Amino acid sequence: MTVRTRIAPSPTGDPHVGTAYIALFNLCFARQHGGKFILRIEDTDLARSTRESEDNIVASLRWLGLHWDEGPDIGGDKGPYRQSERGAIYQAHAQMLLERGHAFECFCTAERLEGLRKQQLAAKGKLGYDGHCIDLPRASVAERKQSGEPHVIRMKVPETGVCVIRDLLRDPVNIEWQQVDMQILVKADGMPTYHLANVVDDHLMEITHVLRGEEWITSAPKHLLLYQYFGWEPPVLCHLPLLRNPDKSKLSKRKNPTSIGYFRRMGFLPEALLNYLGMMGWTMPNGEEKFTLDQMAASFDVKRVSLGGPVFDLEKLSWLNGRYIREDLSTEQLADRLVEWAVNREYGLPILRLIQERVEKLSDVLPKVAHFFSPAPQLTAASFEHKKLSPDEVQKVLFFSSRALDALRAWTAESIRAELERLGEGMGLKIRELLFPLFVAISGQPVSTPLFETLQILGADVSRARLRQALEALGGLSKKQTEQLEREYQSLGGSREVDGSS
RNA sequence: GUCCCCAUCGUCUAGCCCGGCCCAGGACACGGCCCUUUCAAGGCUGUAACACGGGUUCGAAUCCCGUUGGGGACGCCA
Repeated sequence: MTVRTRIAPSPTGDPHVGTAYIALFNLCFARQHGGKFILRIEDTDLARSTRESEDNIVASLRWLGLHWDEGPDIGGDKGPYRQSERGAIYQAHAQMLLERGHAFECFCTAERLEGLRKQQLAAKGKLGYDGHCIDLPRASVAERKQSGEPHVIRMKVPETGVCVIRDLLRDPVNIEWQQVDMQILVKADGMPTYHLANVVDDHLMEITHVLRGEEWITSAPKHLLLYQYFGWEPPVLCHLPLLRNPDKSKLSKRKNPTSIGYFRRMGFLPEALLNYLGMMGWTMPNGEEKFTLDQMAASFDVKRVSLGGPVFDLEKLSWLNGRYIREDLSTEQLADRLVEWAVNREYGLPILRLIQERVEKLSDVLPKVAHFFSPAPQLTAASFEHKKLSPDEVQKVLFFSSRALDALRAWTAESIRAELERLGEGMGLKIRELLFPLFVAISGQPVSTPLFETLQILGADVSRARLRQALEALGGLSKKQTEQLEREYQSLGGSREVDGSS
C-alpha cells in the first residue's frame, strides 16, 4: 500500500498548516497499515515552482517532525514538472486519450469562454464548457494546429449517468456526469493541469490510497474517469474535513495566520503544533488530548475522523503548547529550545545587522529588537495618533498595505519597498507618512528597525497578523467598511484577492 | 445560480455505524473557591450543546424524510 500527499508550493515557500494537517493524517494512515507514505511537492505553474520554495517546504515539514518515504523515480527525475522528461510523459498520455477519443483539442479563446460564462451566469444555470470544439473535423484540427493556433486538450465526459465515488468516510458520494465539466488536461503552453498530472503520477507511482482535503470531492469524478479512460485501477479515496477560520470559512491567510513559519516564529513547539493538528477532527480512543506523532500513528483509525470542519483555535493551541513547555521540558532543555529559537544565526544575524549601528551598550539590544521575538504589541487608537494623518487615513494605509503585500510574489525587502512606494504614490502620501502606521503596527512604536527589512525578517504571515491586529486595535472594520475600502483599493489599481492554498 | 459535503456546549470533541447505561461526558475559554508574598501553574467547582419539524419505535443525540443553517466546488490554480 502506498499513500500520498501532494503539495503545491506557495509563492513564499512557507507551507500552510492545512498542508501539514493532511500530511499528518496520510502519514498516520500509512503507518497504521504498514504502507509507504509519499509526499510530492510540485506545481505545473512554472512561475511558482522554484527549487528554493520546494526546499523551504521540506524544511518546514521536517521541522514539524513529519517524515515520508522516497517515491519511485518517474521519468528519470525526482523533481517537478519543469524537467523535460516528465513533460513528455504527460504529452504521451494526453495523446493516448486523444487517440482513443476520450479527449479533444479545443481552440476556444479566453474571450469566448468569458462570454459563455457571463451568459451562463445570467441564465442562472450551471457553469462549464459547452462542448463547442468537441466535434471539430480531424482535418480542420490538424490544419489549425499546423498553423500554430493556440489550443488546449479537454477530456470528454459522459452525457448521462452518475459517478459513484467510494470514499472511506462518506461513501458513497453520487455526482451526475452532467455536473462534471470537460476539464482542460493540457494547457496551451503544453503543461498538464493538476487533474491529468495527478492521475498519471499517482498511477506511475503505484499510489493505492489518497487522503486529501474535502475541496477535492467535486473533482473526484474527473479523476476517476481518467483512470477509467486509461484502464487503470483507481486509488481508494478519502476526503478529510477542511480546517476553518473562526467564521467557519476555509482557513485562509487573509483572516488568520496559517503558515507553519508563523507558528514557528511565534514560539510554538513543533510537537505541540503537530499534536494540535492531530486533534482537529480526530481523537485518541482513550480521549487523551496530548499525544505524540508515534502515539497517534499507533492508534490511528481513519474512521475516527469527524466530518465537521474544525475551527483552528489559537487559544487551545497556546494552552497545549504551554503544557509541552511545562510538562515535557527540563529547564535546561527549555534554555536550549529558546536559544535555538531566538539567537540562532539564521534568524538572529540579520536582526543584529539592523541594530548594530544603533546601539551603544549590549543592554540596548534587547529592547530594540523586542518586536522580533514577542507577540503583537498592545496597541490602542492613541498609538496611531499622527499630526498629519487622520485616523481614517491610518486605517486606510493599514488596509491598503496589507492588501498590497498580499499580492507580493517574493517576500523580500526590495519587493516590499517597491510595492509600498507604489502604494504611497497611488495614495498621494509621502513614504514617511505611509510608513508611520506600519511602524506602529509592526513594532508598537513610530520609530524602529528599518521597516522593509523588518517585514522581510518577520515573514509574510507575522507581518500580516500584525497589520490585522493593528486594524482591530483601531476598532476593526465592518463588512461594509471593508467592501468600501476594497473598492477604493481596486480603483487604485490594486490586484484582486488571491489566497494560496494547497 | 447549479451540484456536493456537513450539523452535539462560544470552540475542539466523546457518544451515533450496532437505538435504552445520556434530563449528554471530557478539554479550551469564561466565572467562583482553595493553594499562594505577586503572577502563573495546580486542585475543586459553576455557566454552557444534541439546529428545527415530521416520521419509525415501548423507547432516538443515535435510524429515515423534509426544512433551515454552515461550508466547499464550479480556473489554461492546486
